[in-house]
Order: sequence, then structure tokens, then C-alpha cells
Amino acid sequence: MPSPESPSQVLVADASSGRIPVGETVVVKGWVRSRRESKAGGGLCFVTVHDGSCFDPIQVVARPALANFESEVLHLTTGCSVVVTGTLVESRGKGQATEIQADEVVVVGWVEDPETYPVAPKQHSFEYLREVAHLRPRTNTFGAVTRVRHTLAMSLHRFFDERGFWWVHTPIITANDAEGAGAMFRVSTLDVANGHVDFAQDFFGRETHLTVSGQLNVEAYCLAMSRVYTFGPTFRAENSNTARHLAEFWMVEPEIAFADLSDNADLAEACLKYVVKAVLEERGDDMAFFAERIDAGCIDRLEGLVASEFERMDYRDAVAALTKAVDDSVAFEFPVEWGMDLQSEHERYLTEQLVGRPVVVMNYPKDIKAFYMRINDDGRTVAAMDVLAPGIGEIIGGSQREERLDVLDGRIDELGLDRDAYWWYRDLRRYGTVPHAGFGLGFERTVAYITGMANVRDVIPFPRTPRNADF
RNA sequence: UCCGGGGUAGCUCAAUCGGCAGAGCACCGGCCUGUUAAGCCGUUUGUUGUGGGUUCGAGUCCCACCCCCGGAGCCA
Repeated sequence: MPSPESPSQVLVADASSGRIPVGETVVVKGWVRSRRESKAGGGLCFVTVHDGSCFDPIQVVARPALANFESEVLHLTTGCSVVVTGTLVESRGKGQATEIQADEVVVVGWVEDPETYPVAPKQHSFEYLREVAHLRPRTNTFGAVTRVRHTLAMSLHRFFDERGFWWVHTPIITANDAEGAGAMFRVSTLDVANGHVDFAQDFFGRETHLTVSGQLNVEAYCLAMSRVYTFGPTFRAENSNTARHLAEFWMVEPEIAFADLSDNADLAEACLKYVVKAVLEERGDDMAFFAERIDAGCIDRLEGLVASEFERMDYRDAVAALTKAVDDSVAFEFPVEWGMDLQSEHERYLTEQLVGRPVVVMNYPKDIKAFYMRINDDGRTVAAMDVLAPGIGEIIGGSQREERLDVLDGRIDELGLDRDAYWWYRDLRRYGTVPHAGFGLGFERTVAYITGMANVRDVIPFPRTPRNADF
């Protein structure tokens, strides 16, 4: 697509996709991925250039007639930035349909010391690449992850937009002091060097933290706008060191009015299927790479998810199935009994062994769930649900919310929470309350699930984890 | 935080019983070739995570600490 700055500039994606006709003069701007030489036909040099627009780089063919062939082109190394002007032609070699016969190669930026350039054209471990997070987007894998992540985000917005949802920007800084979703990061402008802290003197005149969920706030908008969702960063100060946890991550939280748990599960299933389908359709080149190099079964798994019905399973039945598994001598580390929370091993068994596709487990014991979840008629379970996916475990957690003020107050008291702290949340039950429900979808977990990447630290640009906030 | 594994060249790793610290890749040079994870030959590359201890001698054994990875917990 021509830009005003440079009339013939094209993206690599356009040049290699057939959108630009062969014979056109084009300008490509990007970074060198590799260079190869051949002495054939008087000598020539193949330079592959990527600009992030698609998975495959484009091959530039440079000939000795170029003014800077000896002095510069032959010295290009991985990572150099270049502007190439030339003719788009059908490739004479295998491996690509089209390539650029270069009329001019301008080197914009050299790699200062090729020997120590951190991203060599070879396989690196993901652990190592985390140490060079500013350069890892130049690799195949992280370019692909970045594009899939983008497509997933865009398709989520599209899914909700098409269904009449409003995107609500809930606050990052919160004074909700007991959201019940884990340890929080404090936000303060006070100098705490002397130990004693008087929050009345702090910036907001009270103790504040980074949000652990936009749910409570978005409920207020739900009870006015009917269908709403949040999509933004979330912060947890837990000392979690796993492939599934980040201190800063992104979460999608839809909330629907006049809806129950079943509506909620329907929404979750439709949402996951929609976005997975979108990635399969729009990022075929990147998904082919993930299937080839990262996770051979990822495309089959996704196509299966789109085609199949999610299994709905009551918590009671999940426990029964697990008990039966124990009887059939499946070995679990943790005992199975009604009232327990499902352990990772139990979730994996249900979704991977028993069912082989995503499972929605519903109606958990109230004692292991949050205060805002709606008490069922049996008085001992709540209308909560978890969506479990093979390979990643819990990918969605949600519930119908308690809309009855007296019942909500009872739960707040029962758990030793302070009613006054939830004054505005309780107001929503005093003024035109309605049944409503919602869920949280972990964005990074979803990207990991789709791509087959094993660690959420490798599907977010600059991961924040305990002892790591570099970059 | 708990359990387990690990930290050696720019990267990926090896190093026997405690006995001269090595290979592949990358980089650089040469040869070959419409090449494409190219191939062949050659050069260069070290505070063995940090601090202490044992020993004639420590990458290797002992102690402490730091960091990383995997699993668990917490959860999305």
C-alpha cells in the first residue's frame, strides 16, 4: 500500500501475497534476517528482509552491479536495517513465489558488532530470549506471537461489538480494598522510608492499589448499559512462579444483564469459538509455523474446539467422575471429595482424559468461591463456572452475581467483610437490581492455548513476574 | 512460598574417579553453489553465577547466598 512519504513503498505482506503485480517497482523497508551468497551468473547475494507484516520474509536478490555491492551488501548481517528499491519478479529459486531484483540497497542501520548481536539466525531458548526482550520480536516466533495476539484482541472486540456490547474502561487504580482476588500492588506517592504511613496524607487521601479485576466497576455499567465488557491490564502481587501466571496481565471481562449462569456459559463458548475461528482464518501463515515448530497439534486442537460443543458438567458430577476415576485406579495426588476445589490434576483429567475438549464446570460449593457469586437454591453452592481447556487448564472463570441485597449482605457478613466498603456495590442491588452474570478470560492464557506456546511469559511483549520488571 | 532440576565461550551444550576447559552454531576469512536452517576448509572466542571452605590440585566435593527453569499452591 503506497504511503505519502514514499509512493512505491509496500509491506512485505503485500509484495509476497500477489496483491502487488509482478513487474512493479517497489520499495521495501525492514530488517535483514539472513544473507547468502552465490558465485553463479557473475555473483549474486540473497538477502531476506522482514518488516513484521507477515510470517515469511521477502528475498532480495542483489547483483554486483549495485554501487555498494562489495562495500556494503556483502557485509550485511542479521539485524541490519535496509531500504530496498527494485522490481518485483517471479522467483527463479524454490521456496518463494516472488522476490525483489534490487536496483538499490540503502543500509539505514548497521549491527554494531555482529559477533555479539543477541539474535543470531539460529534456534535460541525462550529463557534466553526473555533476557533480550527488546530484540526478541525480530525472531520468527515472537513476530508470529505478536500478530496472533493482535488478531485475537481485534476479534474479541469485534465479537462483542457485533453483539451490542459496550467497551467500558474501568479504572486501573482502585480503592476497593477487598476484591478477594489475591494480593495487590500499592499505589502511593508517599515517601515510606521512615516506616510509618498515614494514607490520609497520600495522593488520593486513602489507601489505593492497582486493580485485580474490573468486574465490580463494570457491574455498575452493566446495570445501565445491559451488555458491557472490560479489556485491559490487571495486576496481581502474588509470588507465583509458573508458566501460567504474570504479575501484569490482560483480561477480558464481559458482564450481561438479565442473564443467568447458563446464558453466561453460552456467551463464553460462543466467544472462544469466534476468536479461535478468526485466528485460524486470518493468521494461517503464523499458525502453520506454530504447528510446525512449537506444537504439532495446535491447529487440529483449534479446529476441534470450533466444531465441537463444550461439555457442561455440574461440579457434583465432576466430583463423581473423579471419584469413579479413583475407583478405576487413576492416581491423583490430592483426595477427591465434595467441597474441595478442583486441583490442576483434576482439571486436566476432566478436560484432557475424560472429555478431550473444553469443559464448563458449574455450581461450585460456596465456601470455595467469592462473596459476590449467587447462592443457588440448595443454599450450599453458588452459580459459578470455570471453563477448562486441554493443555492450559482454567482459561475462564465466571459466575452469576448475587443480585439480592439481603443475601449479598449475608455473604459479606459471613466472610467478615465490611458492608460500608461496598456501599456503592450494594447500591446497585438497592436501585433496580437485575439478575446478571459475567466472566473473566485470561488473555495471555488464551494466546498460549491458541499458539501452543508453553509459557505466558512468551506471549506478552515485556513480562512482569516476581523479581523481573526489566525493560 | 514449597518441592525438584539447573547456572561452563555471543548462543546451545559436553567435560570419565578431583588431574592441561572442549564441541557445534554464530562471527570473521577462503572455496563451492539461484541460494534459502545451504555445503566444505580455517581463524578467533573463557572471572566455569557470587562469596567462603576442603585439597598438592576444584567446573567437579562441602557451606552460604543470588538467579533461572519445571512442577505445586494462588488464580486468569
